[in-house]
Amino acid sequence: MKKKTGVNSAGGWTDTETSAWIGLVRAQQYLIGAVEDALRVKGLPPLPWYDFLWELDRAPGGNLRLNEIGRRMLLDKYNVTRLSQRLEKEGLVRRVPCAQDGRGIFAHITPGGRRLRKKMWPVYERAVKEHFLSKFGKEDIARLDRLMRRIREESGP
Amino acid sequence: MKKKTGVNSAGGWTDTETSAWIGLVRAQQYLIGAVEDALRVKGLPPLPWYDFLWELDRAPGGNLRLNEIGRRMLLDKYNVTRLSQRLEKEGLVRRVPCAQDGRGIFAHITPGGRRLRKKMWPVYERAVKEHFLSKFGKEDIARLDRLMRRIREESGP
DNA sequence: GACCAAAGGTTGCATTCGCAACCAGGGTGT
DNA sequence: ACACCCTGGTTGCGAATGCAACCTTTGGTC
Repeated sequence: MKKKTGVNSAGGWTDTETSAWIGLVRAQQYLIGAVEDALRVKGLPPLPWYDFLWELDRAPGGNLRLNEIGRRMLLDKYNVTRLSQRLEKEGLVRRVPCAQDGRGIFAHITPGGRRLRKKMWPVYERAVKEHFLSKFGKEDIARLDRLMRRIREESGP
Repeated sequence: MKKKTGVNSAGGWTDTETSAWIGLVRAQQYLIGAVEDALRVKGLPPLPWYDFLWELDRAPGGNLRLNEIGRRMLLDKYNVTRLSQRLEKEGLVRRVPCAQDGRGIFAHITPGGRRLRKKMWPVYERAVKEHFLSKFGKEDIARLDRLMRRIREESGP
């Protein structure tokens, strides 16, 4: 008897579609959790701090507009405001008004900010290697990269 | 000149590895955001509510132990406690102590809970179809499913 | 140059989350 | 029976998040 991929109890989707969707969501949830755990165990700040500092650290001049950071990190603007305020309070970042655009604010990474990022990196790297990269070969990583890329592409004409 | 995949500024990873990792994280962030937006626009409860109800709705008897739900949804136990309490307050779920194990609590879906899940489903489905499934063919979905599956497999010996 | 819509940021308030401490029930060994 | 540790679940409190309302600046448009 031929095994047929049926419509499952979720309604309207094939088993594989459901499984892929759930799998994607859970996988990422699991991975983020693993990384956050690793950071917390080492007494380091949470992931968004790292992300924020990383964007600045690699940006030319070590600074970016808040809205640009929000765009890259997929954060709402109020979240960017507050995250940047927290980081500033810790001396990892300076917030300076933008001369060209009276509305804009630049976030500027400080030496301390760069130091912290460097300190967090090995922990972050180790966690991602262990839970993610180590499970795949070069081929798979490339394939996965292509697949993920497609998700955020425009769909319409 | 041969194009070589170099080590990027993040240190120690190839560009593809970095890109795949970031891509995975952002993709899922984007997708969850899209689904939550769709639900909110329709005035429906957030995603975890759906997830919780879905697990119960498809479980035989419409009930599960709290710890089992936590295992499936990848939630910490205090989160399960509170989510179940919120749902109970809305009459979507009943929490009943377990007779066999004096520590255990069952979450029992109510008719209202089943109704709400059914009402949320089309919105949820539409969002996932539009932002995720529609970007891929059968082949890709199957591939993605296999890849995601591997992430949560045991790594050690 | 006056009006208006949109963009960039901020903030108050309510909800949710994260952590650690806690309590009660079960299982095991003596 | 007792001591012990583990599991399942709850809770207080501080931190982060989501939402909506708000302010200022900018960039048209007439």
